[in-house]
Amino acid sequence: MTARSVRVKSAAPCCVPLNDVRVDVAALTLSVGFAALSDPARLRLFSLIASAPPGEACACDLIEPIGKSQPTISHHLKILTEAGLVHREKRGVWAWYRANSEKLALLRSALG
Amino acid sequence: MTARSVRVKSAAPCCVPLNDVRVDVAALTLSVGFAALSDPARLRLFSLIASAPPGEACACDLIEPIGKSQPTISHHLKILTEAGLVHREKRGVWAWYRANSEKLALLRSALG
DNA sequence: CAAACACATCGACGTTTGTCAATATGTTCT
DNA sequence: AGAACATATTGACAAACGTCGATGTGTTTG
Repeated sequence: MTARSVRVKSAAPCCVPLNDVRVDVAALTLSVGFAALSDPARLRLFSLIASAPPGEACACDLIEPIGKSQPTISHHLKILTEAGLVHREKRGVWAWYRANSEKLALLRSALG
Repeated sequence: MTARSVRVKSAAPCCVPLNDVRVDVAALTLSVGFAALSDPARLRLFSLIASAPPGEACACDLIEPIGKSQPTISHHLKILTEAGLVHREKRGVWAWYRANSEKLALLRSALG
């Protein structure tokens, strides 16, 4: 006998079933966002970008503070970008990254 | 020549060096929290626990809505617990889980 | 055009992760 | 004590991940 069946006598479903397809989709979307922040290097990359004085940061300035190889940084920036946490803009030879505050707010609202 | 050296002429370090040990520790701590939420099943587990009517949820009621095996659910609950997102209390045969709002607030504040 | 440069992609690697069946641990009830 | 039960742990395995060296792509400079 489960604890739920102890607390609630009726076994009838209440309102909307929770393991809905939409619930799975929502969970998957959010999980991708959190996964993007689940690596220390990416977290620091995002922090550097979000707190960069002009509101954006050049990829070339993110390699040295993280202390990993250029392909690795590029890989992490791609994950942040595909998760929607960051926006990429190529200007000349340089790639400029800017934090996406809408996505950030979405994740924050999921935490409370 | 990097974009930073274009914008900022001086190469002198400003204030506190960013790749400090403390920064690494902080990033690591936060990343563990986000990693705990980076799996759809764990995200739904946490949602079920946080929104459970009496403020806590029995593990026995979390298996069926997620649709994974009992060892898998137990494994995910352990990860959530070790990340500090959830508190576990064994009462009799049952394990009761409760959301840790302090940890939640900490992660939320890191997002903005 | 050729060299230098910033960045992305590829291929390979060791490590970590999510999952389950089987089993162990500890509790409640008869 | 023994059966039934909820949960945790173990062991195994495939898939995903983080990392780097080598290489490709596109831009600027001489």
